[in-house]
Amino acid sequence: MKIIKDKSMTNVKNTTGVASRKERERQVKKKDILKAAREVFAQKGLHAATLDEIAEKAEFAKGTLYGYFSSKENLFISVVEEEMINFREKIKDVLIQDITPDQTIALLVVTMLQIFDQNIDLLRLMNREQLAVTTCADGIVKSRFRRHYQKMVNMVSEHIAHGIELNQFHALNPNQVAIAIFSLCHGVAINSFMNRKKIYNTDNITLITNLLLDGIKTRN
Amino acid sequence: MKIIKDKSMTNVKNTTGVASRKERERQVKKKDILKAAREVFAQKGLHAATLDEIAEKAEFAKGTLYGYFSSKENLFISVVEEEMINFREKIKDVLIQDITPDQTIALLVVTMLQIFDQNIDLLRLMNREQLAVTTCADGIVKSRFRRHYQKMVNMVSEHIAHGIELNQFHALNPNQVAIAIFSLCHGVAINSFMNRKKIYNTDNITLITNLLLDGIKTRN
Amino acid sequence: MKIIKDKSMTNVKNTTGVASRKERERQVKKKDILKAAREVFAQKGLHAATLDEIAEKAEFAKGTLYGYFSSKENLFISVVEEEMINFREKIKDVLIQDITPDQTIALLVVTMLQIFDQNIDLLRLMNREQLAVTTCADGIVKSRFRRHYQKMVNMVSEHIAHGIELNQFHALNPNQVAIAIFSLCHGVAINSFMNRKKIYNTDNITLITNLLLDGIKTRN
Amino acid sequence: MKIIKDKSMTNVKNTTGVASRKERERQVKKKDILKAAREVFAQKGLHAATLDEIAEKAEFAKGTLYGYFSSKENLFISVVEEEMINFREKIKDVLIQDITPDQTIALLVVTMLQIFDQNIDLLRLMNREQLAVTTCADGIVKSRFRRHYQKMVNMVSEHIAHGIELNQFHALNPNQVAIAIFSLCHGVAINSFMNRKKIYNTDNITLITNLLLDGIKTRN
DNA sequence: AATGAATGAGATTTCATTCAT
DNA sequence: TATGAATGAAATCTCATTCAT
Repeated sequence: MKIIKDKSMTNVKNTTGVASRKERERQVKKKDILKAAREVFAQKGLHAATLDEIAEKAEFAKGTLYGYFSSKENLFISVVEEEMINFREKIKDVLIQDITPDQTIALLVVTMLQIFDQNIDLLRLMNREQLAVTTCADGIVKSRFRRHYQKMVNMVSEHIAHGIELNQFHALNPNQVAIAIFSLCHGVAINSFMNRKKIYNTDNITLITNLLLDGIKTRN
Repeated sequence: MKIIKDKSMTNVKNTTGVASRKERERQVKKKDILKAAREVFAQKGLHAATLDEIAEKAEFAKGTLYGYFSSKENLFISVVEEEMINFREKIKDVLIQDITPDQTIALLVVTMLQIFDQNIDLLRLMNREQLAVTTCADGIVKSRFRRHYQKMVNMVSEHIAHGIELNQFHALNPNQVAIAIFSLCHGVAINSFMNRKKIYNTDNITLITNLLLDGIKTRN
Repeated sequence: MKIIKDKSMTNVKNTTGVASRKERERQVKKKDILKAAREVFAQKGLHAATLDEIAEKAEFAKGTLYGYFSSKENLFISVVEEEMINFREKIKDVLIQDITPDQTIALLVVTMLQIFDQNIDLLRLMNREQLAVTTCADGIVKSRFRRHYQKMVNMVSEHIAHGIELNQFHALNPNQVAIAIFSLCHGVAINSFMNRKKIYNTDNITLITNLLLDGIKTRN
Repeated sequence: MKIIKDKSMTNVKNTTGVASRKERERQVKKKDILKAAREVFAQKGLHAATLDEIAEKAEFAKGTLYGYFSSKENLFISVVEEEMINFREKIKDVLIQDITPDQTIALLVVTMLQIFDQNIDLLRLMNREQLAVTTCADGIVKSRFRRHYQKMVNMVSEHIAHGIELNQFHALNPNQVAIAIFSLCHGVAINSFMNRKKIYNTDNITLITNLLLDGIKTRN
């Protein structure tokens, strides 16, 4: 595997500590490529996507991509990892807020639907490639992705546990509950997308929140 | 696209209305190919799977597959459709039983986890290729798959609606609730699979059922 | 690395023990490809040769070559190894004859020049790729080629040693003398080839033989 | 083919006839590039070598090479020609000495083995690319290289002829004898190299010298 | 003069599909 | 019907060369 020197690690920064113009331009171009790649991978999946299409969308020659990413698979991994990190950051922003556990849940649902709404590629990538990554890539990559996912689940899981401690939530397995939250948001989002409806709408939010908090069964 | 004559529709049946030996043999072979294809598609996805591998697994020569399916894509579609029909049949079996609405929900959850446990390929196909089908294939195919899925959701949806009428369920959108049930089972199953744990286990069943019926919030 | 099943190892032979017609045809085609490859590799070398050119010369589609050889490098190795084996066989034929040591030397020289004359590709391959093979290919291949070469040298070396025992040859290092014989024939052949002269001619034979046996220095 | 102006031919020399500092620096850099190129070409051959590797080894950017050589092929030719000229110079130094013909032969052998020992790249280049040059390059280049080689052979050849006149050497074809000397030294050197032994050692020198002068056959 | 990012032609390799047997 | 060799289009990737800075 060819090694792409990460130019930002070398002395391209000038004495003021600010990245040089060249370096900034390089980063912009890298972002452009990642953006194009994300769109194509989201639509076609890892294997059906072609570098031709990505290159055309990024408005670069095919060979140029190899100056930024050492292989198609590497580009793919970069795309997915970037998405996961962004996703996690946004989830984290919710969790650090000082609100009650059930407010947290409600805010989580809102946020996730918002993210999927604004970044439909993420929704599609998560749906299509969740297993692709863990299947095709080498062991190191595999475990890296698992760790990303696990961390995200853990963050939510801790809040659930906290809610249980406060006796505000039932004593369910916190980890499983966290997974349930992700699954619900993801499933509902996919469904809206496939029916060409807006993902981020009051109905979706209300439904998931109510269902999660109170279940479907009435009590007398 | 080459048209494969479906021999069962032509005069291969003898006058007694029973399929001829040849025709029965043909159906057996077709099943074998579909089985091999399902395994490979589930593991590799539509594009990464090769006819070579499928043919080898089916113990036929590659060219032979074309006597049964007009193209790789067609074979893929057949696989997915067969899976969806089987899935729907099993869901239907649950729904025709004469039990209370919340018993129905509980049984649905049990059944889905059981299906995924026994047919891990289905889980993987649904996860990886849900959108692949709707993306790559032509419009007619696309809508056919949507109809399958919609029917399945509708079947469950009706039962939810019935429960609401009986005032046993909250007045949530029945269609959305149905989707939520599928999403929860699917999400939890995927998670167990990725952690190399058994999908069909008491913990999973209890959790999903409790969460669905009662939500996570305690009441005083 | 894809494995090419060697069909001659399977049960394609009929009951009479004779290779089936298909198998024979396959071998003929394989020979055709090897022949085309030899010519192109000899002229261009491993890297400058292209599969396009080889395929065209062999009158097959490019992809077809991969049904016979798993890669360009593998094809190259097959070519070189085949040549080395043929070369060794012919040398062996000389050495098993019951003649005096210096007659053996003379016959060796004649034979080598004849071989190079009839198979100019061999001459060129040995010249260009002697190191290429030992450099680029993996360890196993490397040592296999070394063994071929060493065996050839050893065979001649033994005869030199025998001549020394009989006091017909000076007590020089037999192994080195063998190498000297090869070098002389090869060098002279290369030179004739580059000057567009015939390799196998009386002058070349006489010169090498006389020089080898008697040296260049006169005695009084 | 782009023409690289050879600055030393233009008015960059100052009025004193001494090359300017700039010009001297330029020549130093050119040498550095040639050195790096020689190493890489020797190891990989013309086609497998990359400008990237050469540039890195020379510690210049890839594009900079084009300020000194108009193309990869041109750089290669410069490398080989430089080597041939150096080689010829050293051979010439031997031949101008006032010693007996057989002393000359002995010294030639010593010198050649020494050269190969000190410049393993030359040995490898001669072995791998002897024909490459005459094959790939245009006619003019081809004949230039032939002329180099022929001159070298001729120089030695004349001395052999002189030895024959003096009745110190057998009346063999002097030209062919010269070729034989080169071949023997080259062949033995290659063999030592491939066996990871030192090229310049007493055994090699003694063997070649003895064999060349006296042949392998004993006399009574 | 020096740089190295960008280019795009061209290389190897894969694989769905065809077709003669 | 079954076969699997042959095909060739299309994919990934490399790298000599150019060119704006």
